[in-house]
Amino acid sequence: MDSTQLLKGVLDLAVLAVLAERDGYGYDVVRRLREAGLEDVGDASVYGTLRRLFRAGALTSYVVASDEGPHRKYYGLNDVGRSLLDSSAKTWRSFSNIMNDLLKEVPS
Amino acid sequence: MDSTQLLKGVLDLAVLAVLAERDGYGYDVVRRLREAGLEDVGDASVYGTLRRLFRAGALTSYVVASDEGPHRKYYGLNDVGRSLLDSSAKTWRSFSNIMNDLLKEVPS
DNA sequence: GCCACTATTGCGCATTGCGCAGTAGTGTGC
DNA sequence: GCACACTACTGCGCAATGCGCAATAGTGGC
Repeated sequence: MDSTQLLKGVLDLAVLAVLAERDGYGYDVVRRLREAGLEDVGDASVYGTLRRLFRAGALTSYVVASDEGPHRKYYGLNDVGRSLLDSSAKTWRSFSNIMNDLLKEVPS
Repeated sequence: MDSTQLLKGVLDLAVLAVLAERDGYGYDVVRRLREAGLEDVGDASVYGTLRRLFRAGALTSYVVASDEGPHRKYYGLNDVGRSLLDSSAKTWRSFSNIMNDLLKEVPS
């Protein structure tokens, strides 16, 4: 199974969860997701997700100059984003319970 | 969040898990998945998945006449399918752990 | 000056689930 | 006998989304 396909529909949730902890810019979010265990996320996917969530009105955005490179475009959750995170987390949990139940006969 | 997108990449696993329990034909697999909680799976998705898995060599297939309607094309796991199920289940479990960990700060 | 690292954007592709239409067999009610 | 519902499968085209790759650009070390 390709973990790429597993990410579909979950990357939004993962990005929201990371941003809930603390605001972040694209490059940083990629790093934090990889540290969390999603080692194979492509940077383009994350940037795309951030732009999509922003366009959907779930994120705030502000640019900050950096001492160690180009400017950084920070993103943070607003109310829409927080409630999206909550409802998506619910959907995920229920979905993952269904799957784990389906797999209960499959040995680890 | 759309549960449709969550299914991406997981439907294969769900179908394999259902078939591991017992052989089944398309219509039947749809029913069993819906009973398991995946209420929104489209029938076309399941038929497509079965064909894809069969083409990939993970399933056996045999046609059985039926008393209550058209013939039924049964599918069952072969060795390839079983090992695909095992490895996919592993991937899923590790992935779902990562997500649950990311979401540990998000209240239920 | 060249290279590595940081940081973002845009383009086109591949995968895959879905809606919908079509085909077809069986049994029920009128 | 005919419309209808349920069973059962196939094919077509669409939409969403993650990815690879190239391009652009700033900073600092050698």
